[in-house]
Amino acid sequence: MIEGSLLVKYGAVVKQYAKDEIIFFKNDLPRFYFQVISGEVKMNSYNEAGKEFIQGIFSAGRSFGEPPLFGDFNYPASAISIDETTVYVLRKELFHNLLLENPNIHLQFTEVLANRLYYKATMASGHSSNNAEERIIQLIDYLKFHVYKIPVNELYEVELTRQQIGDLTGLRVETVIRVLKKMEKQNEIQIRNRKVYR
Amino acid sequence: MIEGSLLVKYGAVVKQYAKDEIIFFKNDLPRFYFQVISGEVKMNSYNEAGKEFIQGIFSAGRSFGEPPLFGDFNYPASAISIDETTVYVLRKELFHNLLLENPNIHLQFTEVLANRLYYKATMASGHSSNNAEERIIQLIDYLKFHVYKIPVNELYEVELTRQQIGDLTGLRVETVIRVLKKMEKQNEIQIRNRKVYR
DNA sequence: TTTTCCTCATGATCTAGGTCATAAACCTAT
DNA sequence: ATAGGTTTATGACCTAGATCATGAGGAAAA
Repeated sequence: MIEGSLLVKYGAVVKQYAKDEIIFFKNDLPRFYFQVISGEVKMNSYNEAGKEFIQGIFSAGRSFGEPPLFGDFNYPASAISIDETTVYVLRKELFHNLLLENPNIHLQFTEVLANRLYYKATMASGHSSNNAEERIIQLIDYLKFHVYKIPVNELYEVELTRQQIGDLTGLRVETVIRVLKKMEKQNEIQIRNRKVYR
Repeated sequence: MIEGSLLVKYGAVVKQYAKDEIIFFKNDLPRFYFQVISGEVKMNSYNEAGKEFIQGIFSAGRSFGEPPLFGDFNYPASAISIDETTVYVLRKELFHNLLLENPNIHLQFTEVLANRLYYKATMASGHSSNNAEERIIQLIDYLKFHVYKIPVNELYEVELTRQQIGDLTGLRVETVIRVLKKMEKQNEIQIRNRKVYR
C-alpha cells in the first residue's frame, strides 16, 4: 500500500464506483495505477464455457491491475467493484515517476508483486493437482497465513461465499459445498451456522 | 535480465551445476538471487499424490526464485538444473543494494515480475477451466507470443516434451498426447515428426 | 548393430467432479 | 409480516480426464 498523500502529491485522484461497476475490461490498454481506499474489487475472467474465474479480490489498501503497467500486454482480466468502492487512480507515467523518485516505495511495491506471485504459485500447484480438497485448503491457508497473518492456533473465519471459493479455485459451488462438508467431518475445518472456520 | 558485469560488480559469483542437480529445495530459506548464464533450470513441486508440477522453466538470461527475496516466505517450489547449467549467484542483501542504487535496473526487474504474473494469471484461468485443450493452448500461446514473441503468421516450434507440457499444465502425458492429436485434426496445431508447431 | 533408455502412442477401464434439478434456509427491503 | 433474492444443500446422473497396461519408434551408447 502506498500512502494516499504521496499518491495525491503525484497527481492521483479519488474515484467512486457503485456496486458491480466495471473499472476496466479484460484486454483494455492499462493506463492507471489503482489502489482501493474503501470497498472491494474483484478481478475476473470467463473461460470458453462461460464460467467465471476470479483472479483476486482486493480490499482497502490493496492495489490491483499493476502488472500490465510494466509489460507490453493488456489486462488479462476485468476489474469490478463488488461493493460501493472508492479508489485512488494515478496515471501510469506519473506512477512510474513516483517509483523512480522513491526507491523505498519501489522496493515496497516489489514486495507486493512478490507476494502476489507467491499466491499464484501456491494456487497453481493446487490447481494442477485436480484435487478439489487440495485447492480449497490452499486458498484458505493462503488467506489465513499470508493475507491476514493469523497464528496457527487461532481460528480464522473465511469471509467468502461457497460460490466465491468456487470461482477462486475453479470448482463448482456444489463441489465446494460437498468438499467443505467432508473436510468438516475430517476435522480439517469447522462450520458454524454456515460460516467456515480454519 | 541484469548485465553479468553489474552482477559481478555487486559481488555475484558464477556457479556450475551438472544435469539434475538441486539448486534449492521447496521451503528453503531464500538467500540468493539466481540468473541463468547457460543451460536450463526448472522450478517444481509435487502435489499430495506425488505428481510433479512445473512452475516454470528458465533458460539463459532469465532469473528465478526472486519473489521470496522480497516477501517473508520460503521457496514455494524447488529449483533443479535440467541440463548442465551455469548461473550467477548474488547474496540477497547485495541484490537489494543493486536495485536501490540502480533505479532503472529495478524498474526493469519489476517488468520481469510483472511478466511472470501475467503468465501465472493466464495459466490460472486456463487451469480453472478444467479443460485440457484450453490449458495446452494457453501454455503454447504464452510461449509463442510472450516469451519468444513470434508473429501470429509465423510458425513456432514447441520445444517441450509431452511430459513437460503435462507437468506445466497439470495434465497427464496420455491426455496431452491425445489432445494434441485432436488439435492437429482440427488444424489448431501441426505435428511434424513428433514435434509440435503452432 | 544391438542394447538401453526415453518419448510417443493407443486401448480399456475407473472415478472425481461436473451437470441438472429441486428445495430449504437465510437475508433484506418494503 | 412477507415477498423476492441469494446462498446453502442434496440427490441422480454423466463425462472428461486419470489410471493402468502394453508396445512401438527413435536416439545414444556400448
